[in-house]
Amino acid sequence: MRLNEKTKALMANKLSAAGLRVTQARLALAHLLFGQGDRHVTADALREEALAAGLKISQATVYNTLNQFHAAGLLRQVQVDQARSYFDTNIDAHHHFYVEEEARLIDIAAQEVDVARLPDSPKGYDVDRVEVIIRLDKSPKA
Amino acid sequence: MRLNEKTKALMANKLSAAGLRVTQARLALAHLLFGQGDRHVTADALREEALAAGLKISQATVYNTLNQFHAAGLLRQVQVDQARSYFDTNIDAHHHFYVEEEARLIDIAAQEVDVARLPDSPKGYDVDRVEVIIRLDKSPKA
DNA sequence: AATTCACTTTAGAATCATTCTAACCCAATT
DNA sequence: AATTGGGTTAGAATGATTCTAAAGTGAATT
Repeated sequence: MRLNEKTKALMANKLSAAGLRVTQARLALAHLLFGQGDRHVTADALREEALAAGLKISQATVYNTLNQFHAAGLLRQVQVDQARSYFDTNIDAHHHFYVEEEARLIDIAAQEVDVARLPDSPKGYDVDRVEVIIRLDKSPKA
Repeated sequence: MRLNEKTKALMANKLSAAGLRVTQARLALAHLLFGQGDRHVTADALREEALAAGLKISQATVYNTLNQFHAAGLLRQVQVDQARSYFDTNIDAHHHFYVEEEARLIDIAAQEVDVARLPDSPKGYDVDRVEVIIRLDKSPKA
């Protein structure tokens, strides 16, 4: 994969802004993650994609990088399945459909859901984030 | 641990009603799970508790039993942490606070949350369940 | 351009929750 | 009390993720 210069500069910017050193691996993964629209990836899927694109990158680096991007606020981690973690390139407040049968996440824009009333948090705790997950099943064939 | 006869009969009933054969292991775990109020347990925590109560029960059986109870609709599985699954003895519609720092789940009664508007499901899919998870942080010390 | 130093990347081992296997056990039925 | 089919078990296997410690690389400095 050849990163075009414009995208590369954008990604380098993004990394620096997040306080991460600009390295080959991070640039390449950032390109895969952020070069297209919003995405939901698992570590393994990203690894496959990187290899398919001709990158030489280890599994450990994929994990490290995803964790660093997450810690830096560039990614959000979504926990809907006991088996694996998803990383979401959309870090704005929003929600998800999840189709378990297909291990597939679908974004729901924040304004599509109206959570009108929330309980008070227990004393001594503050709300970090409100997540709405709508679990879907395939409709039975008519 | 000695199960009193009344509780034992209740649990045996519950198991039969769910279509599960009444066995020693299931009775004992059902007693731990359902003999007190609503609970959130991990497989490992339940194992510890069983051993502490003097039960001789294998890890495999704890996992099998939790999965069977879940499949039978006696338990709900809650996925909020990448590391482990929680099983919730409260199977009515309700929501959760989650304190990641303490790996602790707290129930929120369904009527405490008002989800006023939901998006349409994608074509071909039906809503199975709507989960609201409120992630909490400890308040900073004043 | 070479040096340095701290941060990165890596292969492979280690960890940890969970599931599987195949043998043994027990609850229900005859 | 024998049969049978599920239940339970120890231990191995699996699979995602993390760790280790060694080798590489980016940024700053000479």
